Formats: sequence, structure tokens, C-alpha cells
Amino acid sequence: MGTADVTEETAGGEEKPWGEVTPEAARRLLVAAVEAFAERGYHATTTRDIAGRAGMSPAALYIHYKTKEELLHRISRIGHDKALEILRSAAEAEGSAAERLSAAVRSFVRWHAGHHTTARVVQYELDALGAEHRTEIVELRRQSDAAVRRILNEGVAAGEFDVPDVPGTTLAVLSLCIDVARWFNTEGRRTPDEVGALYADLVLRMVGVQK
Amino acid sequence: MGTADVTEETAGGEEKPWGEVTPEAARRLLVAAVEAFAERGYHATTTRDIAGRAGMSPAALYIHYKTKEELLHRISRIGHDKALEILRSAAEAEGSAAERLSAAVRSFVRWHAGHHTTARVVQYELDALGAEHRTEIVELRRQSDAAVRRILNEGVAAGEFDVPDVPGTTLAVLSLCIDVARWFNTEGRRTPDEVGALYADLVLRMVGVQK
DNA sequence: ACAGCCTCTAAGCGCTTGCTCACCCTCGGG
DNA sequence: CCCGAGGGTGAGCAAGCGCTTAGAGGCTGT
Repeated sequence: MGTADVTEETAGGEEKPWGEVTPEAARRLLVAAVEAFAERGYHATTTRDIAGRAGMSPAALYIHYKTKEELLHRISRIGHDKALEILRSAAEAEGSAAERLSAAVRSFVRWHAGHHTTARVVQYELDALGAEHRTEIVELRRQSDAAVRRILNEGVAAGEFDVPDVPGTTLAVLSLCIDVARWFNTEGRRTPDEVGALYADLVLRMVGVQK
Repeated sequence: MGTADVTEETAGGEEKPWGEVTPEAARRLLVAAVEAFAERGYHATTTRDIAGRAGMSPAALYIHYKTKEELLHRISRIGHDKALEILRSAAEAEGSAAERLSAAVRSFVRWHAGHHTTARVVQYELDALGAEHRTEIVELRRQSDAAVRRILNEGVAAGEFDVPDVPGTTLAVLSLCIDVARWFNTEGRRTPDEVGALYADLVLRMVGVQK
């Protein structure tokens, strides 16, 4: 089955939300689930609600997904993959540590703001996953942590950053970015780009870079 | 069995865990609910689970609380009151803006780490409240926002801080502090005091204060 | 044409949920 | 001694839950 790669790079303009989910009906169900989970939370969402949003009968869900938890897992997995990829591609680019940190925070935050419904599910419904699926996802988060910590360490080694507590600052930077998914609102006055720029600036200050 | 052994005293203030909840049985139920909500979330917690943790039958809950949602409201209200009071007393103290900001962040974070089970319910189960209760709580959060923004504005006016975007930075500071409740773990290697100190330092850097 | 397959539905099963109700216990004041 | 009041319980109700099953409908290849 699975054709592969999850990576569909958002080049410049177009963006197809969940293109990698292949049977069209399965994609509709998944999109409906993301909306419902983000709005009411996993446990408060019923399978009937998901199917209803997708314009299908409750039973249709079980043709494409074994359980409601599998739906959450798929969402969480794809979302984490995408978030991690975004972080990494910025972190592994060329340039000074300050430039890479700035780019990583900017794009990571922009994703959390722009896809805040998905991000909310991805970041805040982790406990609803079964034990096995959860450990799989936790491993992905460890990799996000490692990516950020690496930039900080390199910045310190190069004398660019002044960071007394690298693990603690790594935690704080990621926490700051992730929490964007909680408060960001499309009707608010800031665009994802603006929040990304603001946060990149704030994080550079946290590591002692003057502008 | 359960004696009132839960007394965690924070030096510097008279504080009994949930002393203001008056019938003893009601207090036990509320403490049980905080634990359960923090562990599994509001919607995944059953009234039977809460009653069971308090050593009572499921029906006992309804002698002291009209609904499960009222329990959440009581917890949320008391928790927000306490968090806001902690923020305010630091914010309205004497001293420079930098000193007050540092103290506010330190104590706010310390509370979120030390009482992370309560804080998790208070900060992340807001959507589970009914409409009326939610707007009441949202007003309290607006006041937290105002308290922090005031310090930032005063610091900028006094020339202590360099903050281009005061509302945005206010949001970021509060977001950073609040998210502590999500990741903090008692078994981790940091104490609430250490996290508070680290975060106070990071926030001072965010507003452009050199140490 | 039609068999084989996949998608989707109507109906519903077994179970759990939030919550209720009739009744029992304990206890202080006459 | 009885009394009434209020905290507590066992049993259980109506509703809603995740999920299953039997079968209808519509493609495709021969």
C-alpha cells in the first residue's frame, strides 16, 4: 500500500492540505476529524460528528480507519512529520547559528499559526493516543528538541550566543513556539508571518544576540 | 486512611491546598477531580472515577456539586484567582520595572510548576466550561494580561526596556509561563524554583535588559 | 451480461455515561 | 427516648458512546 513520501513541499503559493491521504473519502474524514478534534478535543468528539462533517454515515468511518484512535494517530503522525521537517530544513541550512535559529523559529511558528487547528491536535492531544502510538510520537518530539539544541550548542561554541543553560533554553524556545497553537486565532489581528517574525526576534534576544 | 497530609507550605504565605472549600467531603471530591482532570482530561474523566478517588460512591458527588461541569468551574475559578493574585502582588510591588517583571515571572512560573496538576486543569480545560462560566474565566485572564502589559509599558516609559511590540511580547511572556504547566514533571530534574529563575532570566533578555 | 469487488448505509448491539431516587445511617436537641 | 435533618449509598434510568453487521448500490474487466 502506502505510496510513500509524506513530503509535499509548499513551494511558494499553492498548498494542498492533506494530499498524502489517498482515498478521497479517507481524506475527507481525516480533515473532518482534525476540525472536530481541534474544536472540542478528542474525547469530546464523537465518531458520528466526524462522519457527519464529512457528509457520510457513522459506519463509513470504519471502512477507512480501524478505530477513532487510529484517526488521531494518523493526524498526529503526519503533523509531527511535517513540523519536524520544517524545523530541520531550517536548522540544517547554511548560515550562522543566529540565522538558522531565526529561520527555524520563524518557520516553525508560522506553521503552528497557519495550521493552528492541526497543530492543536498534534500538540495537545498526545495523551489520548494509545501507549504504543504515543511512544512513537514522543520520539519525533525528541528529535525536534535535538534539532533546536544543536543550533544552540553550535551558537555557543561559535561565540555567537550567550546561553548559560542550553537544555533549559531549548525547552523554553520549543514551548514558546508550540503554545502558539493554543492561543492563535484566525480572527486575531496578527498574521502567521507577523507572529513568526516577532517570535524569531524574541528568541534571538533570549540567546543574547543583539540586533 | 486519607488524612489531610497534602499540606504543601510555600514559605512566604499562608496557604493550605484547597482550604477554602468548606465541607470536608466536598474538598476531597474536588482534590480528586483535580487529579483526575489533570491526568486524563475533563472529558475522559468519569464521575465514578472522581468519586472513587475520594473514597465515595458515585452518587455522593451530587450532594455537593450540581454537575460535573460545576466541579470544573470551581477548580478553574479558584485556580485563576490564585494565579492572578500571585502575578499581581509581584507586579504591584515596589522596585524597578525589571525587578517587578522578574519577580512576577518567577512566582507565576513557580506556581505553574509547583501546582502543575491544578495549573493544567486551569489553563487547558477552559473549553470544557459552559458558555457563561467560560466568559467569567476569560475575564480573569484578561486581567493577567493587563498586569503584565502594564509592567512592560512602565519599563519602556522608564527607558529600562527595549520592546518594539508590547502587546505581542506580553502575549509571548504569558504563553511561555503558562505552557510550563504542560511539560513540567515532578520527576524531572528541575525544581519549580529553578524553572522560575531560568524563566525570569529569559524574559528579562526578551525585553532587552542586560545582566 | 454479470461476477467480483469496493464503498457506503440502515439498523442496532453491548456498554458506559451523567445523573436520579428511594432509602439508611449517624448525631445533636427535646 | 424519639426526632428530624442532612450526608451517604445501591440500584438503576435514559441517552449516547464506539463499533459491527447485513446488505444495497455502483464500478470494472471479461
